[in-house]
Amino acid sequence: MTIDDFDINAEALRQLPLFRQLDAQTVTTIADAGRALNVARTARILNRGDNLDGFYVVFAGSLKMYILSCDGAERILRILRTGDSFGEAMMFNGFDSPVFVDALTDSQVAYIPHRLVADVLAQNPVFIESMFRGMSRLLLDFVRDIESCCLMNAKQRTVAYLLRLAEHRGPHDQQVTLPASKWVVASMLNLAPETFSRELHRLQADGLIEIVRRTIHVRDMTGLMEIVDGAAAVSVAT
Amino acid sequence: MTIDDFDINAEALRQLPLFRQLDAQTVTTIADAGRALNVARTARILNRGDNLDGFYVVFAGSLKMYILSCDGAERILRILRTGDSFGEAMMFNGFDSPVFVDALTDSQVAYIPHRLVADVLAQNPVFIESMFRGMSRLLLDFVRDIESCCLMNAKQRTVAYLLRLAEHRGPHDQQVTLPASKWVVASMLNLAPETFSRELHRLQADGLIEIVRRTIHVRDMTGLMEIVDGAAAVSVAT
DNA sequence: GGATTCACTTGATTGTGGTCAAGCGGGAAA
DNA sequence: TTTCCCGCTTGACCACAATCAAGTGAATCC
Repeated sequence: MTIDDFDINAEALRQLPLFRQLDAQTVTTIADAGRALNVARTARILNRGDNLDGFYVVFAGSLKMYILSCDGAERILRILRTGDSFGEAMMFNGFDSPVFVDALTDSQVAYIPHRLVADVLAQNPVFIESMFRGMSRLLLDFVRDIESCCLMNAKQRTVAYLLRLAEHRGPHDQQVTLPASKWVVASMLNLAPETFSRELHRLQADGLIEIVRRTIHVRDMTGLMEIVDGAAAVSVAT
Repeated sequence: MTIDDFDINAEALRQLPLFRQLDAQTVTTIADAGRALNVARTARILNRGDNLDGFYVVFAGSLKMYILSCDGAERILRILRTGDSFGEAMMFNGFDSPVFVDALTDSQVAYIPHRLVADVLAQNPVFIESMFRGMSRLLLDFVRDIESCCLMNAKQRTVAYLLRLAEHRGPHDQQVTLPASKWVVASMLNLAPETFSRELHRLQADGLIEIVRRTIHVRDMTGLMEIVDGAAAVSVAT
């Protein structure tokens, strides 16, 4: 659980989507002013209630962003991977973090202070747009999350999740792999692990999928789509 | 349900928080390029699936932002009032709207196109920060929303909502007024109207509150706080 | 190779909150 | 005043998913 910090590698930083459009000079300035951190598996990077005056970018590894109930129940909001960032909202608005962030695997993150961001923003319209796009994406994900946990039942949430994983792959790639343990995935779907397991096996019994450890083979794509089809209305007569 | 559109009043625009820091010249430019709309009660302003190339600002009235399940169940995400804006995320990221927006009362909104925003952003760092603050706030609200509907039960959600209303008022103002019908509030809390009614009356039976139509008199503030206290953990030992 | 552990599965039971249905009461209009 | 209507309340019942608990199976470690 030791955490050591060191200089940011400007070249590595420039590989990340958020910084790709910036010129080398600007990226070097950022790299010099920020700090990179090695975080060990299970270490906490951000606490609920923390106040950030900057934001984090993930260089390597995977992290979980989550909230906790008083009795320790954990609800994972998102899994963060290389190139993802977090903390922008708190940085811009000054409020305390509503979420926790822990490392799921040994990871590397960079911390970039607010003043630096403000300077770069003022001079790089393209960076402004990148930043807005990132936050917009997050907003969309949260709305979908609310949609899924308020409007769908356990079966629909499970299927919707499988389809979302599948859409990142080609339309004919008939297998998807869960990005984390079933326990973690269940938490993202706001399901008890037992319920998630049950739903998957029910889908298997119906011949829609085949489960091989963390890999799910899709046997009947249209069958799956019918289950979530129209779970959220696109438009209605008024 | 007639919708007519007319020029934006630059002075009125400048009264809104988002535009307050801009110089008169810039605001006039925006007002000239954008369009204002009168929308009648129950009229829809934004459909799920719509693609926006700009965003809306509310001048007057109140609107509901919501999602719908296939069987018509409605989940209200937020109530929008004068000064609030919506559609920024879709504008920046280009994706289709995940939400509906309808007028709850006769209202006026202004539509401001993307290209204009991009120009103003590039030249006004202070506007960038305003815009980021607005989206950050929205993000925080959605996280709280997820927290409330995933980590809290019906009673806790009800109490948390009452306390949130109460915190806008002075600490000794012992009464709050629901901002909309109980049906609408229940939808925001992700509760069936019947459940919301039951929870309120249970709190009244316990002597914590007193219900007079849409006004709730708080009789035991600390009692209420105990109910939600620690519903979401702030920090835990690792 | 056997023990241990962890991730997952499966079964039985329960409880919260949703649904259906009927009743109530205040405000508005005739 | 009487009537209607709408927003809300209250009751009875039910279903979905959580919980508790036991069991399985595959990796890992000695």
